[in-house]
Amino acid sequence: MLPIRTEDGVFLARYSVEGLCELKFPQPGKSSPESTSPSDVPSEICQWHERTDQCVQKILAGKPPGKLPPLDLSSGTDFQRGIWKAMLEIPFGEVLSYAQLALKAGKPAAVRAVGGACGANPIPVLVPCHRVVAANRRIGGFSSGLKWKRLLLSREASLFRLQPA
DNA sequence: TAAGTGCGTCGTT
DNA sequence: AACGACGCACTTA
Repeated sequence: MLPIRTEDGVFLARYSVEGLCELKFPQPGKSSPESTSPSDVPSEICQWHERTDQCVQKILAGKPPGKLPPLDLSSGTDFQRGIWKAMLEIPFGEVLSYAQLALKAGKPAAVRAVGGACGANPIPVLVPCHRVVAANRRIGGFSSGLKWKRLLLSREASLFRLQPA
């Protein structure tokens, strides 16, 4: 796991031969586990990681992420990959409801299952599951903690559009 | 308005 | 068969 140091804590990124396959939010208690020594990391992955780092920093700073690193979403089912792919098309600073995302992904009735797919997203922040909110402009849930969802949305200046509380 | 109930719907375990 | 990061209709206070 390679660290990404930010004002908001240390994110951890993991890579496969395909690309970025997992991104974890800062964990309060855990001191950075295996910071794999950089010399062991293939140069290709180093380059991907620089990109990942840059994207995370930008989003946290309230700016669009720019070019994403290659993403390895192979851990998901076909359904989940379809939802994640649709999520990637939500522009920075905008939000969609679970129902709208279900529609966009061609599964208009799978609204509830879409919530499950969001929760199974292995690459939060870059695959913007935080831009998926409940109907009636309510915020909805977030498995990594609502505080993160609120933080990300506020950095994207989208929070004011949501219903308070 | 706010809070609570019930049910449809469907992918995942 | 049971369980959701849902949505909608509807009832009560």
